[in-house]
Parts: sequence; C-alpha cells; structure tokens
Amino acid sequence: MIQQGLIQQGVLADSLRQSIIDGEFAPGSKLSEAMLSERFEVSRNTVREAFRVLAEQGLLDHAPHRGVSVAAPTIGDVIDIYRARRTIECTVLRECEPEHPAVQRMRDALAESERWLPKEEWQLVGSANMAFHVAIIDLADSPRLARTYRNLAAELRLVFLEIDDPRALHEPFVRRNRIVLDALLSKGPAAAADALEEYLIQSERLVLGAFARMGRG
Amino acid sequence: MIQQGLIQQGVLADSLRQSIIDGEFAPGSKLSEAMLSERFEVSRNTVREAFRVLAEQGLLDHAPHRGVSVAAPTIGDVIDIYRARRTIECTVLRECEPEHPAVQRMRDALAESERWLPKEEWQLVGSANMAFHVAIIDLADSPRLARTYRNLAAELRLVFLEIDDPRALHEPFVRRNRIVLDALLSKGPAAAADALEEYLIQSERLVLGAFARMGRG
DNA sequence: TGGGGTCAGATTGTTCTACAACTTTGTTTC
DNA sequence: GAAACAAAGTTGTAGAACAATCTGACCCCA
Repeated sequence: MIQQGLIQQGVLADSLRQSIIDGEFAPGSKLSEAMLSERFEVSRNTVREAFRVLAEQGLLDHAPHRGVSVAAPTIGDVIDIYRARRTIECTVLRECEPEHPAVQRMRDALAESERWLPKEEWQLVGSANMAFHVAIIDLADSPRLARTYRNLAAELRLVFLEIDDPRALHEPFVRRNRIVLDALLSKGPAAAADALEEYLIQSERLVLGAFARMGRG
Repeated sequence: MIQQGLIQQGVLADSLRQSIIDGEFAPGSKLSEAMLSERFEVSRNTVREAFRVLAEQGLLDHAPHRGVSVAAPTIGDVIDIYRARRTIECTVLRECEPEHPAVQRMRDALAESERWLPKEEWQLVGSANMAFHVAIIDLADSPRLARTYRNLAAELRLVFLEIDDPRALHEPFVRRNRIVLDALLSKGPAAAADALEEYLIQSERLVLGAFARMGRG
C-alpha cells in the first residue's frame, strides 16, 4: 500500500511557506486565521497548526492574542542571519571533502545562474545562487545543519523581498560564486572558505546598506 | 497593563519539553493525544499545537496517522548531532572575543560542575556541563545559533537518557571543560577551540561506544 | 503450522460550534 | 487633547462529531 495524500496541515504549512517566500504576503503583514482558513479552505485549527510550524521556523511572528504576522527582519536580524551563515557555511566548506558529490551540484547551480545572468532573469539567478549555497551545506551530509540553513535562507528571502532591487542583489554574486568554486577545485577547501567569507561579508554589506537607505531599523 | 498568563499552548509545549528532557517519557515511547489531553487537562487541539512545535524542534517524531513519539536518536543521529555541534560550537569559540561577558558564565558553570563532581551528583554535574557549553554559544551573541544549539542539546539529552550511566557520561568531561576554559584564558580562542574539538570528539566516541554496546543501530 | 484476508476497534486528521480572554477601535467625557 | 469607557473583532481553548487511517485479533485455507 502506497502512502498517498499527505496530511493537510503539512501541505498547508508548505504552501503557506512558499507563498510567503514568493512575496505573496508582505513581510510584516498580518495573517488572520479566518482569512487563511477561507483562502485555503481549511479549518481554523488546521491553520493554527501550520502557524506553529512556520513560527518555529522563524518565518512567522506569533504575538499572543494579537495573531501572527510574516516576519519582518530588522537590521539586527540581518546581522544575525549572516553571522549564522558565516559560522555554518564557511566551516562546512573549510572542512569539506572536495570529491564530495555535492560539488557537482555546486557546478550545476553555478552554471544555471551564469546561464540566466545575461538574460537578466534575476529571479532565476537568485534561485540558482541559493541552490549553490545549499549545495555547499550539503557537503557536510548533515540533515540538521541543512535544516537550520534552509530556515536561515527562507528568512533571508524575506529580507531580499523588501529590498526589491534584484539586480543589485544577485548580479554581483554570480562572479563571486565562481571564485568560490574555482578556489575549491584548484586551491582546496581552505581557500574556498576564505573566498566564501568574502562573499558573505560583501553580501551582508550590500543588504545592510540597502536597509539603511530604506530607513528600516 | 502587564502581560501575564502566557498562552496555554506555549506553557504546554514548554512543560512537555521539560518532561521529555527529564526522561518522564522514554525516547521512542508513543504520546497519544488523548492521554496528554487528559494528563495536562487541555483539549486535543492544544495538545496537537504543542506537538507541532516540539516536532519542529526535533524532540518529537510525527508519523502521519500514527501519532507522535518521543524522538529516539539512532547512531546516525548521534553522529549528526555531534557534527553540527562541532561545526557551530568550535567555530563560535575560535572566533570569540575573550573579554565577552559570557566568559564569566562559562567560569560560573564550570565552578558549579566542579562543585558537584566530588559529591557524585551526576545530574547536577550534567546540567552545569550543559550550561558551560550554552555559554560558549552565547559568545557569538547570535539568537539563531543559540536556538539551534538548544535544540541540539535537547536531542542530546535524549541520547544521554538512554545510556543511563551518568557518571561515565559527565565525570570525564568536567576536566576537559576546565582545559577549554584555561586554554581560552591563557592561550586564546584558537587553542580553546582545539581543546573543545578534542572534547567533542571524545564525548562522541563515548556515546557511540555505549550505543554500540547496547546494540542500538 | 503459517500466510493472507477481513473486520472491528482505536487513534489520528479535520471540521464545526461555542465561548472566554484579550486587543483594538471608536466614542464619550472631562 | 488625554483618560475612561463601551463595542466590535480576533485569538485561545474546549468539546463534539465524523472521515481516514492504522492496528490487531480472528478466521480461513492451503
């Protein structure tokens, strides 16, 4: 007997998560139980269970008796997200095995981003960029680190949504990803990790600058 | 107006989490909604919401239509937990600021563990040990890393529960914590991180050995 | 004996209704 | 305008109900 129709709460959580990541619900906007219950045609209880899951992942803020809203990362959050990324991602890369199969996935993701770059398909460039970094984490073969990283990445998506200048956000970093991969292949993990740290520092700087210009504290 | 009586679901999640960590529900044991609903005198809905939170934290396993059970980490999980710990904890320590206030908390926790050591209060030694390592993570001032680490620590508690030889589990590591702290104070973060890595490798070895002897795969 | 198949019972997944607790909003009053 | 109050809306929780699924006991038949 095949396990079919997954549980609705799980589907809803995934679906809602995707909607949020796609920017369908703006960061900071309030999500009422009744509204989602109607839109997704499920009961309030089911909505609430999905809320708990996404809140635990950091995508939603839950204020007692005030409801949940899409997380709206502050500058402090951005700093923290990048700190966590550097801690995990650079260490994984520095200690990786260069023959690991995930390296091929890094290649593929990078090729994908370079393919969309000249066509200025920034959304697709961004997705491929993200796949590149997820592949780096997969070098560690650690489900727990991967899960943590996916949550960080989702939060970062919210940050990018608010900046809304996809070219500035993604264009400069394809080249930097190339540097990271080439360093890994020709000079080894340590050099690649150094290049990655450069990348992350630059990326953080860009995001923080944009935030500051937006007057978001 | 003061924010008082926290929401029941949150209280239940915390309470249940503590019960699990205290070993009140054995790893692998099934938790039925009806049973908890009765024991904690809350509705099934509330129980289910708490389940979602704890499952997301990795403390509960949720099998669709089969209910939730307390996580029962396998050898593979133990390896992953330690891998994640080394990745995060060692990096944080290596890059820390030795004047950080959390260093005092490391001192205090270590003193506490050394205080209970001769009295063979292994439970208390273990708690102080854990506080020591949480303090290390706090060196990074990163809420996200701290949250991730707390989840890892909770899962590890489940592992320790199953081994049930608290002396072997905690006694050798007070001395190693001392080495880590002394290294940090006299030789700096890099040396301390090296000592910590030693610690984690030894701890993992001990746990894996115990698991193997128990025939748990 | 043992391998399947079937059925009843139990548990989970979900919906619905109801209501208490709390927040928010709007209005009145000073 | 600020404080006080009332009304309306939302969240938090309970509880009943039922469909979907799992579990285990039982039976049948090689």
